[in-house]
Amino acid sequence: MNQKYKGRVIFHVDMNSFYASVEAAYDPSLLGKPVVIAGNAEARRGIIVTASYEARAKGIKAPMPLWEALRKCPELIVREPNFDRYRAASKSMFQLLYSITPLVEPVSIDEGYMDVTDNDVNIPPIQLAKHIQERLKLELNLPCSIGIAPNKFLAKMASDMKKPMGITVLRKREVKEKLWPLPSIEMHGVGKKTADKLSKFGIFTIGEIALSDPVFLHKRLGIGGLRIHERANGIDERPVDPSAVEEFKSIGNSTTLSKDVTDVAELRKVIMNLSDSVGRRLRNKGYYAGNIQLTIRYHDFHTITRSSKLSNPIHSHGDIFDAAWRLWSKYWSGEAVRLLGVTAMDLIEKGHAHKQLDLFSYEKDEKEDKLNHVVDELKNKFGENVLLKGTQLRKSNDRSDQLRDRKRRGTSLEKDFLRDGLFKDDEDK
DNA sequence: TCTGGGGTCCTAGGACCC
DNA sequence: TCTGGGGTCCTAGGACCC
Repeated sequence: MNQKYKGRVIFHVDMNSFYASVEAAYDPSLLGKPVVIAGNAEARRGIIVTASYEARAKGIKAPMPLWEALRKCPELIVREPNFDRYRAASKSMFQLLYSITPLVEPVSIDEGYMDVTDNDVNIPPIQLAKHIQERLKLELNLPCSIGIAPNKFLAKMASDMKKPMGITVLRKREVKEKLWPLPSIEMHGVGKKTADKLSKFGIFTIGEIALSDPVFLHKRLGIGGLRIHERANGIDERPVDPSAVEEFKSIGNSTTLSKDVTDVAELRKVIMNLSDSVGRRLRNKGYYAGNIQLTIRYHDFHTITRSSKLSNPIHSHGDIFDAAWRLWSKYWSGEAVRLLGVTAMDLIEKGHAHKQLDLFSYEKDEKEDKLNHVVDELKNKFGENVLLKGTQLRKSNDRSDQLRDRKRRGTSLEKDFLRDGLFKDDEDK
């Protein structure tokens, strides 16, 4: 039979409790124990980011608050997230997938799609999936589940059906039997809000979505209503797009403060730090921002976002801070703040942006570029969170944590240069 | 004694223009 | 003298995902 009549063969590779598994790969003593990865542990404001299967057995799952998890399981092992480690593991994992086919689309740090319709290896899909799963386990010590289906949506749903270390085939003709009985909230793309709305319409299962009138769903849920109707019927034409991973639409950083804060000087420093790190990430990726957004979450969790278009694209920490600070000065209500965020939007690639800069900005930019370059090198070398005098995020009240951080980052002449050099301009303003 | 941090996509209203 | 209709841009918020 001709290949094209057989349709596509799509894999969804989903790493099992990825962060916890990476930690266990580094520290085998964690294997078989209830482990969670949770941030902001010392302030008790953390949530569970990832729970090992042993922890899940005790009723612990993301995104449960840490205190609640500890109440359920006092012997729980809590680890702070180590993102550099997870990024490295993720890179190895995707390299392994790329060795099978270039048609890999990473979706997040721990999952991706593969189009293996025309794989060179020329072995049956289930054998190929087993091969990938075994190699990930043997070479990287990381468990995964793989879904095999004729499109991305079904592959995604399939990988969820058997965890950990599952391989599940979901054929189109099996949709009715395997997918339709599931509650609508189980469907990728349907969250709590939509599930609640659907239940008010008398729709409770994926099958009932599939059999609903698409015009009705469109009217009530917008374009998303049409989409879930198609998907529930097993239809999804989206290609596996390997280039999607490189295109950023926004780059932002935010931080929840260890306590609610009203002190403007302190909040200003936080905004400065966020601007600094957003700027550095922007420059590392070769982008300029045409729009800066400030996020303020107040003590009562009420959250506002304020943004403004810029006349010239920017990427220096100083310009980003200026834009964010203008928004802050204009819109802060005066209430205690829980979280602050700075996001660069309307991203423009480097070569493109310069055409849009006028001469003055261009010269100013070149000067800042030189300093920024030095700073970037140092930060790349010493890590994202190099301490800047008086500007570090107060994420930790624990003295031993601070000492440990200092030890890890090292004290150095370079750092002194950083302190003196980086924020000189800002202090003048 | 609550709710992280990184994103994407969609919608809706107002301004503005023709 | 009482009010069209369409299109685009900008902004804010919300839903969802991992």
